[in-house]
Amino acid sequence: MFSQTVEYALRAVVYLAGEKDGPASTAAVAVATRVPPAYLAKVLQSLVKAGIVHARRGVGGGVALAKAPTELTILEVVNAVDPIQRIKTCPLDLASHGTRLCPLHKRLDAALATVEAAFRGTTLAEVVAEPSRSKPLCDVPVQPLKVRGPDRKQNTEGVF
Amino acid sequence: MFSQTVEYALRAVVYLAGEKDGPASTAAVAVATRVPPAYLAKVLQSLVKAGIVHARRGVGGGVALAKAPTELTILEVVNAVDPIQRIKTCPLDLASHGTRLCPLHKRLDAALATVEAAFRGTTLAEVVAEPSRSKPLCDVPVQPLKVRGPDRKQNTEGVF
DNA sequence: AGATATTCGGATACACATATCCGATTACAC
DNA sequence: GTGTAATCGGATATGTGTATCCGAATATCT
Repeated sequence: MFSQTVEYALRAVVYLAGEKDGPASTAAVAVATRVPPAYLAKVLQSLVKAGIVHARRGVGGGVALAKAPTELTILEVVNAVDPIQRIKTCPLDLASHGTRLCPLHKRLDAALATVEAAFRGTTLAEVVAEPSRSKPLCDVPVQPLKVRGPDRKQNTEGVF
Repeated sequence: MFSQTVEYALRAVVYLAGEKDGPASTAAVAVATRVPPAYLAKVLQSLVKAGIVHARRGVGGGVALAKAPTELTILEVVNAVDPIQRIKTCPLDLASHGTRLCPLHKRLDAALATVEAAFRGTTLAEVVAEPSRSKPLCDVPVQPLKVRGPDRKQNTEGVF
């Protein structure tokens, strides 16, 4: 239902919301959130373009939230990487009755609307501050995830 | 958000709900719903496997609803072709806190739950009977669909 | 200025959803 | 039985989301 990319983006911003002091490198975020590093870089680029996170290059650089967690909604993050497409016109190519939707698509769009509303009404701050036993990232990296070797490219068979 | 396949499946069952007399051939359904005929056949097969529609081969055969529209919910149709995946465990591989979800995923799953509930609570009969100007299939094939040019890229948005 | 750490952005590979095609199978009509 | 209409099911294309890699650009530190 929600794409993998959305999941990754949300994990990243949740993690960044907890990093108060200075930017975090994408590699650090990747380890903490267990997102494939190379792909996370792409996702973060989308978030940068959307103005949600701010990136700084060079030594000591990294990415950080551009807004306060209290001002950042889940909807903004979702829409930055995989926008929720509301049903505005009839999906059948002939737009015979203008903006009016048939009963079927009216209901589908209503479902989308509830999701959109729920996401719009939830800020990152609420997520990270929620009084719960479980940390927002599902208590992630107690042990630093044993960095796999230099770089095992997975050509299972045959030498290189 | 919802896959193309879901859209096709819903169009098909809505159409079949209006076909009271005898089965309709997949070709007929394809024309009426404007779904690619070859692909619709696959979608219908899924619905057959799920016991939602009944198929009869041979002359005069075709597909028909297996249940009364009053007994068939949108959720059943959706789950037959592209099941709504509720978030039951932490998406991070380490299932450290069993069934308890972190605040983030609790909210995502809550959104899924509302969609699921909305779909479970809507029967096909309600959709086709809705007092509305627009017919459920967005008044489909008054004229037999003037074959658009060479082949238009249809429906630029993946979703509906 | 040079070395280093880091993001940026394009090229590429891979997997899966979407879509098409065709022969096999089944059922009815004659 | 034979012919015909229709689904069934596998093989195959195509497109898009997912994921990887690497060089270029940029900023900091010595």
